[in-house]
Amino acid sequence: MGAPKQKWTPEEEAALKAGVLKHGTGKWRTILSDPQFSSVLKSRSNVDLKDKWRNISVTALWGSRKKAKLALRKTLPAPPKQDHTNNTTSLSIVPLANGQERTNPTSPGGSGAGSLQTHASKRSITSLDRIILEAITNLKEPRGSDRTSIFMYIEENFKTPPNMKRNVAVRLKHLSSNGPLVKIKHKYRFSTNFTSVG
Amino acid sequence: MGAPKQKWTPEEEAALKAGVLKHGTGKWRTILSDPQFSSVLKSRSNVDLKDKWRNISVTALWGSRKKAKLALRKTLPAPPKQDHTNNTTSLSIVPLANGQERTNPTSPGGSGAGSLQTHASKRSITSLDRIILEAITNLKEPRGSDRTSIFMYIEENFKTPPNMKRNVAVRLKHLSSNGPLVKIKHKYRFSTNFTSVG
DNA sequence: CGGTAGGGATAGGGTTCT
DNA sequence: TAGAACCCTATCCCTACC
Repeated sequence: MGAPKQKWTPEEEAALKAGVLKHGTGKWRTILSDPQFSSVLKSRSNVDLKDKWRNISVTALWGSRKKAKLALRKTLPAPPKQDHTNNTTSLSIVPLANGQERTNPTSPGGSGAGSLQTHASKRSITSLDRIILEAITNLKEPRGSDRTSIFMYIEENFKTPPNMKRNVAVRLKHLSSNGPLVKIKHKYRFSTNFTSVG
Repeated sequence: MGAPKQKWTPEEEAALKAGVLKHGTGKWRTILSDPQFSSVLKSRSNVDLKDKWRNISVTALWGSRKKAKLALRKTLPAPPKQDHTNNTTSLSIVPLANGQERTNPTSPGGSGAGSLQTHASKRSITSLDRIILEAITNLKEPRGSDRTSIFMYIEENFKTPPNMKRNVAVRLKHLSSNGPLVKIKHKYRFSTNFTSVG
């Protein structure tokens, strides 16, 4: 039993990401020796960096899937008024019907690529905003989520038009200046993150 | 669709306790592989062992500190926020190195895993020390544990001789003056607590 | 030996069932 | 509501291979 468990702080994680950007993956000892990161990561070993990077990669790839589970679970809690603490904006929302996002093979009627009626073309702006908020909520990143994560979440969970990223970027700007989102800038972060406020 | 909840039998629980005595906590796979216990625990996974041990410990903790905990919660409605960075207790250290803590393989002949023949009369001092450290570790009390909690933990988890308390008290004194334990005096506490240090 | 990649085990937080 | 059993996965450990 070494240390009970040393959770990675957002600072450390940011430093690791920045380190990988600078030196590349697999250069754990190099990152650790870089004075730019050594102070933040002083309590980590090269192996720790490797493990953490693996974990980050895995969760990034996976991205959504857990959303499906969350959605399923949200449908059960009956007590409607349950609004504990400061759940900022929309409490969980189910974007796609549970069953539907499954590959939904055997789509009767055959090919019709159009069978996926969930085209964003049908969504209004406010709907996009809602999706953004949902993404941030479900991504559950303690420090908020950056654009890329938000994009990926939406891509994985919705049928998106080619200009989705641009639209999302626009809405993010709007939501963080007039709306319920907040930008988070961090010393070692290369990108701005967004989180929701109450 | 999960398993129909397999309740732990007294035999399994006894085997688990004996396994922890022999190999220490956190050695779940080792315990499971030990032919002395594997037959009894063959339907359990290492994770099951870990979970069961946790339940046992929690029960012991509640048995000993229930009132204090409740009192604390009433007084401090706000739960402690995350305290990463320098977790005081987290750096807890391996009191006895994994490798050497291995008790002498001369496990008392009792073959049946179900028998807890672990009467302290046969235990060496170091073994008692290990149990004390284990108690403190598993009690997980953020400010260390006092004598009474330690006594109760041991009583609930091990077969003990009548003079256990005295022996434990003696060992606590020793461990905190020459060993890996530290006494903690708290402003509003009546008794001295003990915790382990690196 | 020092370092990295992978596989596997453990620790803790959550969830489900009773 | 609580307790026991079980699940999820971040973190940590071990080993093979340079």
